[in-house]
Amino acid sequence: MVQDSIRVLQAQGYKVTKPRRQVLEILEEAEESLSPYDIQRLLRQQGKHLNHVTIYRILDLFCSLNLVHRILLSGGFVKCTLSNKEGCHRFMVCYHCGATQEFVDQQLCLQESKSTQNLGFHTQYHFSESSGLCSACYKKQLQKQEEAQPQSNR
Amino acid sequence: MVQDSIRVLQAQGYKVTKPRRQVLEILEEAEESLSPYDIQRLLRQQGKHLNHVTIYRILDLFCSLNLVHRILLSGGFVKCTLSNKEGCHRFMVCYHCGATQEFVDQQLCLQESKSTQNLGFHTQYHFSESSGLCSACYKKQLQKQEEAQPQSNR
DNA sequence: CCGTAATCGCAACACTGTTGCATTTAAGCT
DNA sequence: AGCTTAAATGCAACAGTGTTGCGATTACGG
Repeated sequence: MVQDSIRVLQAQGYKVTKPRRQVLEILEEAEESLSPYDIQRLLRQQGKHLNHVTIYRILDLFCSLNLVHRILLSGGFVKCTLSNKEGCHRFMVCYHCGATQEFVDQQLCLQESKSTQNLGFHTQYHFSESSGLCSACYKKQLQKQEEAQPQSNR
Repeated sequence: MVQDSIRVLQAQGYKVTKPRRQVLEILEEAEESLSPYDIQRLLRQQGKHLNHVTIYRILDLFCSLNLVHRILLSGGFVKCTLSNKEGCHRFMVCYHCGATQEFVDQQLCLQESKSTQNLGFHTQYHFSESSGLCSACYKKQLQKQEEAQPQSNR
């Protein structure tokens, strides 16, 4: 919820401004990650104009507060959906529709830390993203394949 | 070895050109990931001039052949050190000196696939980078801390 | 050594991200 | 509600990153 993020801003002594609300709302609605310029475009379509510098600065702030994460595979940003759950926040990204889903897995974190430790590394943070098909796009693809080769026996 | 990469190029029907050799050599020597412009700068210091477009195209080709990987945390490129080992190639990146180390961990891959599958996702590949301190930088940091508070009892 | 397809260089451009400074605004205080 | 002011935004200008088209060059097989 946007409201939760606003409370975090207030609690940390940051002002709740119109641009910040607008960016939060846009990210809240989005299914896929959005670049700063995507956000600007979407807002413009609603008649709201923000300077791209402002959007960059807002995203920097939100990331530093963990209200938003950057997806490395796409370079875009998504609203965090897990509040402050333990462990690093991981992402699945559908390479067909772009949809993202966030999750944590403490087991994975532990195992990952162990792996890197064995190699003499003192890990601070894991970045983990999986690229694949979301269930919806997977089904669509199966259907298309069947249509392409009906009753095929190969 | 550069020679191995050259054999891959030949085997796939790509020409072995001077620019391609030069980029391979630069990446072979580097400890950290290099951006296309880093590569251009380093080559220029050796009196070798490559157009940045050429470097981009060479890196694209090398990535498609898995001779080189892109590090998303830094946006730079590194030469693959594992040839064609099974499983996704993971990276540790030292946030102090920038050194990278590549590794694979089939256990991790399996567990990761299971995790995402449970969430309805059909994963194609994992992308995984860990940020932390390499053993050398970790030791350096410990020393610094001791110098800063000698015989401290806190 | 020659012919040619692959590769490279160049120019121009599009996108992404940053800095400094003047202007505006949120929010606390009467 | 109006006043104050530190925080935030807008603007302009710029730096870095990545792409496209096309003519010139080059690796490599014959």
